[in-house]
Amino acid sequence: MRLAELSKRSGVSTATIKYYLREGLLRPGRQVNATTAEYDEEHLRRLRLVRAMIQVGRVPVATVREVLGHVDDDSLGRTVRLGAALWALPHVPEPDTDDEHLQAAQHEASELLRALGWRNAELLTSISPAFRSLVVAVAAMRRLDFDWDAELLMSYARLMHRAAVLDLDFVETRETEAERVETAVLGTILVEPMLQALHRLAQEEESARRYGFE
Amino acid sequence: MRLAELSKRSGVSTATIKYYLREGLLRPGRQVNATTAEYDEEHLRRLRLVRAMIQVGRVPVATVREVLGHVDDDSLGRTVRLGAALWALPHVPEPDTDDEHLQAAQHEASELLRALGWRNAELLTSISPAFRSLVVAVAAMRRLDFDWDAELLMSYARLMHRAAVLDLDFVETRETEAERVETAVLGTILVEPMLQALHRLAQEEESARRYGFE
DNA sequence: ATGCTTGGATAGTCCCGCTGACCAAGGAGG
DNA sequence: CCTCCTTGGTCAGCGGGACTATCCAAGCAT
Repeated sequence: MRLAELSKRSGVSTATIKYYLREGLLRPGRQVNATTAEYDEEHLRRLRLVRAMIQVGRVPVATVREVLGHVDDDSLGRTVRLGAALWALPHVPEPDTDDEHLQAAQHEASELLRALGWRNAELLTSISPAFRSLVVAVAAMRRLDFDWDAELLMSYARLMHRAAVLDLDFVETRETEAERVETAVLGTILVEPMLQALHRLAQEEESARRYGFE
Repeated sequence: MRLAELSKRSGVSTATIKYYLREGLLRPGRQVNATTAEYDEEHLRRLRLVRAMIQVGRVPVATVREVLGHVDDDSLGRTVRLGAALWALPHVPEPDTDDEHLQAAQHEASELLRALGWRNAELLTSISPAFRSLVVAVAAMRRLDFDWDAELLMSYARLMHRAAVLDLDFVETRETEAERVETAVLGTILVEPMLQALHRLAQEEESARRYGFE
């Protein structure tokens, strides 16, 4: 199929597809002659994937390139590939102030992982972007006098762990290794907005249950 | 306290505070004379709240103004105020194509809510932004051949419902009505990044448990 | 009186995700 | 063969968002 058809079938304008090609998010098509290139189903799928990451997952274009680079790099082992891809995802900006709230949150988060018995507690603590995001979020809450106890935080963590188990169970249903890596990354990127939407719907529901529409 | 001190104690530059004042995210200080304005602890708290929404919650400035407007509007009842604030939060962009995947996802999401016995199933279905976000996410996954069954989606939904119960339980520990509304909104905005961070950490953990660092 | 600080206004900067205008190289119809 | 339309590629520009640097006049401190 040619560019125009790729555009039609994906719902993405040709100008935007050209932009993605330029940015390296899409591999160039098979060059038939100087003015014609041929694209296949694989290109279409990749394009849909890119769109989903950008529009649903709100991942910046540069990050999509990076993540896909890791996913495609079959010189690496599975865990490393997956880890590299996930670590490239956007996270909260580096905190500009290193105040006592931040340090307390750091301590609190480490304690949490330890109490949960998560193995990465020691390994990844200060390097994982996800850990840093957690610390920043907890610090922000503490600054605003959200004085919940450690037990509440742990309950949230256990819920998300169960979600992660569901994620990985689904990944294992995939046939090939390449599919599994792709599913794992996509799973993270697309499951998160889905969980967020479900969370808000659940809040609406639970709020209506408790208080009606008073 | 004057602007310079507000800046120092919050870690936000005076230029940025002036910008927030201009944008109506912060109420002007008490004007002492033509060149001096006085700010209090309430301003500081509000500023921290704004920062948390923008930096941790990634909420656009215009949306922060809107959300805070609803939170402050005590002419409304609690549920309405909260609902209005939550509905103002950013969500996925309106889908440009109305293809069969989208319609199937819409049907699937409605079925899910019905099966869960959530009351808002009929009421809010086609209007709630959260519902639309869910539909868009599910449609994107279907387009990419994520062929999971309805049971998996329901499991995720049940997990998020339990998270929502925790949220609202915490909100009820607050003393005043104003605090409760604020906590509910802030809870949604700050809990979500926290859940996301926990989700990724849990994935790292579970992945390491299953596959080590092969 | 002098010089420094303060709050307020204005215009400019940087990044990001496109998008429109243009261009040379085909291929199709006469 | 010539003309004309389409195709893929290049490049500059746009519009939105979040600041930020500069300027200014009014005060206060010495």
